[in-house]
Amino acid sequence: MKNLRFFLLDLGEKTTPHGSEIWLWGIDDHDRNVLVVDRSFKPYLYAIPKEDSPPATISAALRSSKTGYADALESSVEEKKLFGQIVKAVKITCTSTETLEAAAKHLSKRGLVQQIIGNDIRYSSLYLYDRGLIPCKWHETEAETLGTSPALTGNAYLSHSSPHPIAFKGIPRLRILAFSTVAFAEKGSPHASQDPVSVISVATSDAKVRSFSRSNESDHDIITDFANYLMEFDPDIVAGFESNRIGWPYLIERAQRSGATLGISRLGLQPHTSVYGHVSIAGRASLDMLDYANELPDIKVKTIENVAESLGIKLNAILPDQLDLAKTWNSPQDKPLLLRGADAYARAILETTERLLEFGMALSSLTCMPLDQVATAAVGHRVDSYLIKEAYQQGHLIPPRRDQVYERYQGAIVLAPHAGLHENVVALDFASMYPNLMILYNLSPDTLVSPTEDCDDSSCWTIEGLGFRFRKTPPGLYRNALTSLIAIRNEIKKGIQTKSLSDSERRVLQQQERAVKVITNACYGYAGWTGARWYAREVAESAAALGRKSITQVIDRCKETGIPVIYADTDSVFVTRDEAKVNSLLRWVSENLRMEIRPDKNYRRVLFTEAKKRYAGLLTDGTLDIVGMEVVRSDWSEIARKVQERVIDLVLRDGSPNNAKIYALNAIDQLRHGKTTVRDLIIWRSLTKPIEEYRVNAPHVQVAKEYLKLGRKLVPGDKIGYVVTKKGTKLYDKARPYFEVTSDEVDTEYYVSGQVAPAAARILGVFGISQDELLFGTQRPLP
DNA sequence: GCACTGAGATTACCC
DNA sequence: ACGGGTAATCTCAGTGCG
Repeated sequence: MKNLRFFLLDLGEKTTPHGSEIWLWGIDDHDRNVLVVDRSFKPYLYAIPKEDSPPATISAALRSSKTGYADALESSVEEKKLFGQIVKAVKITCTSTETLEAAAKHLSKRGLVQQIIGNDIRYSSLYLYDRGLIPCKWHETEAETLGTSPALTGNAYLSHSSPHPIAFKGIPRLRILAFSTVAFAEKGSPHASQDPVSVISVATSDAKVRSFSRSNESDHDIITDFANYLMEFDPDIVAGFESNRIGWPYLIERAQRSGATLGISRLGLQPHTSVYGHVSIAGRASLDMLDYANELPDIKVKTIENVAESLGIKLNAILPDQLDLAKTWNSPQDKPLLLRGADAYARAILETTERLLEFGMALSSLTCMPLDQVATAAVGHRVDSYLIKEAYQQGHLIPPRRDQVYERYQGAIVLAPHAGLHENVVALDFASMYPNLMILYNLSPDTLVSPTEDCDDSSCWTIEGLGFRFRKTPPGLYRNALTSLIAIRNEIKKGIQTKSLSDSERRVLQQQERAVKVITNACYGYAGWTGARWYAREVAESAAALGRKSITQVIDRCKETGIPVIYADTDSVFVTRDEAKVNSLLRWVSENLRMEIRPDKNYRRVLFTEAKKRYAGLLTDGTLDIVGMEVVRSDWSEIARKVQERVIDLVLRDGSPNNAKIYALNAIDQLRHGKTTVRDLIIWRSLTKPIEEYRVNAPHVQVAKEYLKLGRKLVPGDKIGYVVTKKGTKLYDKARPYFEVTSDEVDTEYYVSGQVAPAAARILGVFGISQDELLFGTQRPLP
């Protein structure tokens, strides 16, 4: 018997002769990996009896039944909250998930229950919520050594009661393994059914890089070597790029076809696809860095090269294009490039993992989702999990997901901007507008008063214009959840202020703050999402209506006090900077709106066109702030974006368009003379659905069909890169895959009149300089 | 047959 | 597979003209 401390990394469930039990994987305080088995927690669900059947009949029905669930351990009646109602629920606990499932079926079939609650939550998740364990945090428990079995790596313990979290900070030393694979076909994309894996490169946190390269037609040996190498290194974290969708499924199928074994989990099992489409490896956290890249919206085309570049990670080699891999492999001279490329990718994935892990762990702890799941899970599911955890603590039942009817509702206000160049402007922002409104008006599905119910103004908020009413007390689920999120964030902020922090401690806190912010800001959208367990359109609609009212009041107050309003969107107002007037406005807001509005960005100059949601400013710190313009849009060519950025820069710094116009004319001239690389002309667009579902023949769709003809695999979400050539009339005829276009085929005139000129004219138009003037202008560029 | 027009499709952005 | 609001481009069918 010993007191065991461990950092919770992964967990699973297993049915053994002891019934269902929880397996916790972690790192102890001596950096050893441990398995802690908890047999003290059994799966359960709640049955809500029909009004005419007393709870006792449910217990009786279970006891009298002959099959399967005779082992129902207990059933007890509890009072629980469900959408603001108090319901009597029968808690049914079984020794195993299988018998619980059978018991649920039995009850449904007998027609004794109104609703069964909790059978759409996995046993292992239920365990975390119920017992209060926190992934990626330290725990403590009394445990005894469990006999090691050959299938287990590491030290196994049996805990005598459920472990509990302790206030022990820090992240243990984790063993990380990153891998990158190369597979190719003679033509097009490789298919696991026929094309072997040729290279597997592995980079580990002990700074070693190792590659395995196929020496014959079979990949049996390299998969085996990879698996052995992995088992020997025994990583806590295994990272890849696109590994959920491609890397692992491919390796798994290849292993199966070549007869190799890929039993790389800490139970000696193969990786498998699990919830949210993530690939799980028992006992290890399997992470896909593509999921993390999706948290970085500035990266438009999600490749490992781009992710590495944006994080400042140097790649000392890159792999050839997919379609050129076979050629490279078959050339003795070029073949080493594949190894070097794969090595470089594995290294980059390792470094990416090291950089982004803290955020993942922060998100994991906050939402109570295991590290490997949280990265892959969509925002809605993360909020879902966070709310489940909160709801548990407040005695709510967890409503099952249901099919909800989608109803559109009115959202935020966006003002038409005053077009032109403005000096000394400050953007004022409401601090967490929607979360605060949800807290202030107690907006929640469980506080929503039904239309038939009586409720006077002293006990209810009535939302102007909508008529929805919300009880002022008790606090609803959203108010509690958001209040606690805001409290956590303030606590973290305080921590960050601490002078004595080390860099790494500060970084951890910053990532925690980021995680809290993500979840806080997602709650409003979650409330209006039909997939949410706590979906309530009335809640989201009310928050939006209150938001409109708040921003309108600020705008009106500005007008009354003589502050020019240049633009406003949702929760921000752009006004001319007048220290005294603005300060008095801020005071007025905090005194009258029960909310805070804060100066956010300060502009020396800011330019608005007629369009909403698009502007460009020069901040007082000298940097450019470009919003919504072509510069920040991935579906415009690099050349158009570069020229527009320079035009913006010149206009804002000069305060006049003269130099910018000369520059633009010059840039167009250069382009017309072919002084541009094809690289700068690629236009990237996403495929959002399968090709055959497109109803109009857009350029990127046509090009995608060419990709397919070349044998490339495409799935929704893939980015199609194309360049417009001279051949053809319609744009979709002229567009060709970017990798097949040579510079002499480029339709330069399209890029002039369809890309660069419009992008430049968008800015210069504010000063009366038209696109035609740029296209046919008589003014010659400077010598 | 051709230029023009407006509706619809499509995507990526803002907050 | 978190919400609504928005700009912009291109296709495509319909229309008027000659």
